[in-house]
Amino acid sequence: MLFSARGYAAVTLKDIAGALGMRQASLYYHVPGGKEALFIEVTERSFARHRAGLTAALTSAGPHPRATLVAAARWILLQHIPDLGRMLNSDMPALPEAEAARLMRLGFEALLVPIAGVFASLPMKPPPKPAAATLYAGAFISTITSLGNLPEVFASQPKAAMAEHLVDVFLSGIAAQHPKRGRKRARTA
Amino acid sequence: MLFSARGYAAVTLKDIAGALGMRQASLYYHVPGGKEALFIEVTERSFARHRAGLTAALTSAGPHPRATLVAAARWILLQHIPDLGRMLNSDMPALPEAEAARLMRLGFEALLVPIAGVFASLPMKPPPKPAAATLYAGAFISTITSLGNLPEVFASQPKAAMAEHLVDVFLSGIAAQHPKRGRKRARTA
DNA sequence: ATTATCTATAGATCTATAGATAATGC
DNA sequence: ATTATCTATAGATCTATAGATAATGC
Repeated sequence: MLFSARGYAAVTLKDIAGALGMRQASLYYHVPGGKEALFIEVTERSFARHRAGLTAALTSAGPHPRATLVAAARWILLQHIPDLGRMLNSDMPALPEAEAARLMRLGFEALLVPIAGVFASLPMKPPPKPAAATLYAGAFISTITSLGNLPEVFASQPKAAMAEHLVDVFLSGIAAQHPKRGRKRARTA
Repeated sequence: MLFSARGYAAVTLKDIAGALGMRQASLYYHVPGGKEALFIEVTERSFARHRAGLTAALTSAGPHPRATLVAAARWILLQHIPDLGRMLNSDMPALPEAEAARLMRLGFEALLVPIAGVFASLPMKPPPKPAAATLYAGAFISTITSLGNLPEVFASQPKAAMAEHLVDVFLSGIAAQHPKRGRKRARTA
């Protein structure tokens, strides 16, 4: 969507109406609440779609963590995932505080929670704690999302291959941090 | 800066003037070119500062890759690093194409190139190729930057500790992908 | 009669320009 | 005389409202 790609302030109602093949004023028939209500409505729906799509991608990938994360990465590359940090700093200040908090929570639950679940159930003893799993999920999402933003020009390989490589880096890196399963910590200093 | 935090369109000249303690029109004395010239000027300078600051942080950390990356991560957490992907999609379309390309190249050279250099000279045989090193650098920067955007509320530990943990994940994960040095690839599927 | 659009426009806000004002440096 | 601000305002753009118009469904 235009909002998630360029941000709340940078998109005008005329842009949106143009993309839908109508005039700016006609939007008010569908969303009487105006730009703010439109943004909230559209963001809510897109998070709901993202939550459904992501969990579907995760479960359809089978039980192996690597396959699950590769599926998640592929799915992220195909979507226009909003950058939650960007939204928080750049879009949310324009909204009433309660709405902003609600939207950010929806985004958190749609994207971070499902992927944190994957990391939290990695087959290692002990499995990563919730805080660590959330950290990994945030790192994973921001990494793959930024890979998706990369113009194709810079990509030396297909993005899907790069994403897969990064999944391997994450998985073996995480395994190495969890003593029971990793061989040795990569302490160089 | 306001621009890098909220984006070109979301910041008005009144905002900027207010932050500087002057009136909107007074900005035109310092930057006759107006908002666009101001954005370009400010972005150039901030990239130049970032390049200097980042390379200083990298070299002052000593020769060990881990210490170097930890220093880079600490430095990133203290700065307001602009998200290059966001800038590309959200701010650049408002600028003349040539200026946009030039600015993005400056950003690339200020942030990605120095960190890619660190990854490219990791002590493994063969060392990561330039394409892989750039991929790692992008992943590293976006990860640490998004950690910096995280509100303190969500942080279960100090961000510097989380960043350090992520550095270890990256380093051991990358080592594991390079056969001569890593023990075994984490192929699960 | 309802639905989905349109044109026209008011009011707010934003960028940019013109010209006035006050302080400093010769 | 130059420097750095200010007030005032023109012109452009954006959001939102009012009322007209055309198509469809009873």
